[in-house]
Amino acid sequence: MAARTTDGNGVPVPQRLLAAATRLFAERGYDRTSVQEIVEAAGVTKGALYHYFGSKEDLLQEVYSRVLRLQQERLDAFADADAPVEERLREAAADVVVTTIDNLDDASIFFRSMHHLSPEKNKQVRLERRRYHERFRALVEEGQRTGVFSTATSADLVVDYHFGSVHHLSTWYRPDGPLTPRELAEQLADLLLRALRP
Amino acid sequence: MAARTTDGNGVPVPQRLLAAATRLFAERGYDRTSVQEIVEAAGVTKGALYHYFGSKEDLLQEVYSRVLRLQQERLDAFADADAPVEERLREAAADVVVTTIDNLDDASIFFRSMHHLSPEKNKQVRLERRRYHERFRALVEEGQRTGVFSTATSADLVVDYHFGSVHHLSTWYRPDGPLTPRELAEQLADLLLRALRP
Amino acid sequence: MAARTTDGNGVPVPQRLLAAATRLFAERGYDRTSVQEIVEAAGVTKGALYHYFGSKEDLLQEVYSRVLRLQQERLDAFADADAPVEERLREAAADVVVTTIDNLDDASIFFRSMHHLSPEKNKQVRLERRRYHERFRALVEEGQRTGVFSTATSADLVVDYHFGSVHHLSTWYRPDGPLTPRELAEQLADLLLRALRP
Amino acid sequence: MAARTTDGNGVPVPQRLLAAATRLFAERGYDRTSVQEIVEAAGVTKGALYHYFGSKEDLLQEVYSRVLRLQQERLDAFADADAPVEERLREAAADVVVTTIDNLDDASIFFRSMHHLSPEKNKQVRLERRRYHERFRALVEEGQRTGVFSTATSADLVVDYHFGSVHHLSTWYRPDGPLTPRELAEQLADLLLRALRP
DNA sequence: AATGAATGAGCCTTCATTCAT
DNA sequence: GATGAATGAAGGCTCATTCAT
Repeated sequence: MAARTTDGNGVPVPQRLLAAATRLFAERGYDRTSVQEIVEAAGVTKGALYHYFGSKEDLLQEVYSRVLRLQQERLDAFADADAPVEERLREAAADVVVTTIDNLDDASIFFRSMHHLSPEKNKQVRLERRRYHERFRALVEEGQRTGVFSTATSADLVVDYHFGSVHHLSTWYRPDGPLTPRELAEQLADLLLRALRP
Repeated sequence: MAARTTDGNGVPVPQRLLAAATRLFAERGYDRTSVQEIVEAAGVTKGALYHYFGSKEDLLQEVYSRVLRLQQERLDAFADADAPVEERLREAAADVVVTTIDNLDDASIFFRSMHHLSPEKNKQVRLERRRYHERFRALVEEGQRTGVFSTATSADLVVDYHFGSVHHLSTWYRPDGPLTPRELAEQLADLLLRALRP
Repeated sequence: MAARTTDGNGVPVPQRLLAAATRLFAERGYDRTSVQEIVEAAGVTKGALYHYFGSKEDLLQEVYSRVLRLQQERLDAFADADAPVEERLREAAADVVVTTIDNLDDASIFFRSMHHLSPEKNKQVRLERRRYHERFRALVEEGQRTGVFSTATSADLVVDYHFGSVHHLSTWYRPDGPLTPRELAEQLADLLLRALRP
Repeated sequence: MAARTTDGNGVPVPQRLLAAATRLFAERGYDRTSVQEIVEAAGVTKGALYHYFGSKEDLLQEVYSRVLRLQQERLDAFADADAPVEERLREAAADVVVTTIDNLDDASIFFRSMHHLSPEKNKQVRLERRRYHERFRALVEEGQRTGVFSTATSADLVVDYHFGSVHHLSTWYRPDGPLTPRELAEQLADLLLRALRP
């Protein structure tokens, strides 16, 4: 609205800051990114940053909130769909891979910089993550209860196993690899489903 | 031997420094650990640290080298054993879980701080990791070739899937969980083997 | 203008820093002067120094640039004057002595600390010095061409001879000597002119 | 004598240290040369250095003493020769140029690092320099007294003028210049003598 | 809404010197 | 004669944050 909060291309200052911070945090890590670099990349001054964000840490938390919100929404949609549980799980398991690849910056920040948050903020983020984990686990349990999935391994462990791999994508995924993100996602979902065969 | 290189409990200075650094890096991250804190924890002065290590970064690399060496040795032993391939893979897959839990500090440093290494050192570490990955992959491929494992998923992907989970153990493993490290390891190895069933 | 950039006596912070650095560099040498000492002498904090100067070395270069600019301006004025060449050379040769004595600090920094500059900056300073040397040499050559000065010695050598002495003034000049700066300057200019007699 | 004080090429340890220090001090300055670098260049260890020299500063003073001794001896020889005073002065003035060029390292150390000496050592070095200056001045005065040289400029000033140039040789002398050291020396001596013409 | 000068604490590293062996 | 591990003080520099404007 206010003329001064956007630049030529019309993106509001807070978004510009968030985008710059995301890219830089992923590129060189939270501690190695200076506030000065962020404001320069966003084309504003320090005063502006501290006008919109209380601290550098707040910026990090915003990055987290954004990605968590996105993933939770998508998971809820897949889980609530009207389809057999094995299909719903497969779709959800594949989707988290695709969206992780689409937001690889956020993902790498997430798992490398979470310990930089203050205890209380850390706690809040963990809570949100927990909710996400629970929803996914519920799907596995549903399948186990209905006999579609093996009960050899606890649902908790299965979920941690799958997410561990997904979270590590930022380490080993290569855009120039032989598979498209969607193909890769389907293969990983397939691995999960095969492991769950009774 | 030399009196000055050890303290009361007889541990040489370099080892003391390495142990202190490992603990602190895992506890609060590489960038958040000051050289001052390390030397205080080790009970020496800064000069002593720089007498043995060229830089703070060298200390980090030493931590990596040590854990990589250990894991490579163990993997080689399991892979070269005289047993059916599915047993060898199961043992290897379980063992890496147990040793990762035994050295959870090293593991969390590994995947959170590797990007702090200079390009040159990073490259060397990646090379050593690659060698480890290859050895493991060779096991999977052997099983696929001999028809014991499914070929639905490429061996590369299977290995990344398993190690992604293992490397993330430091995020989700809880010593007070319901399973002992060995039990947990067997369950994860089982998940892998089940996914590989033809 | 801004209240914070000056102190009680109204001198802006950058100037205060430059003045303090000049005095200290001359007093104890570049390497023996700590940034801490400079900011204390200027009555500011380290952060302020690094707000205005990129490094301690930049401070040194500023000192050089300032004195070089001053001397070049004066030389140009004398050389362009409307008078016989022997008078113009005499005036220029004497003036550089007087201004060197007036800025003895800068002079001693100049010839003792120039090798502390990075190659890049060193090159730039040498370039500026070269320009100064050339202008002076042109005067000598003009006199040689018109038969006023002897051609027994190359103009280049004559200039180096004179400036060598001038640059060393900080080593042997004593304010309590028998001659005033102006008298000393005239005697040295006279030595030069006498050496140039045909 | 002792077997251990020399290495393969038979140069005693103290000399090796002195040679290494001279080269390094000239190359990068006194403060920027570490004791570690000196002992490495000399092929010995720190303990050895501190066995022969009390401190890093002692090493610097030794460099000074050596060059001063050499120049004083040569000046005395030229001044005491049996020849007209203008010839003796010309020879001495030229010789100091040649020996300065031959020992450019020592010369540049001398005038860039003298202020690094402690007050008492500094005083001693200045005293030796003073003796050298006096001997040279006596030659000029002798010529002035006997009417061979002009008395327009005091002998003191003439000597400072000449030595200023000579000491600055390390700044502007280039081995690949158009003149050999001897030719350059003769030209500079000529400049001095021409300036002294009655 | 935004600026940018200034702070002050902290960081990694260097180094001359000592001393038990 | 000579070693080299260890000290302890200092050095240059960075940076998140504040605040008068």
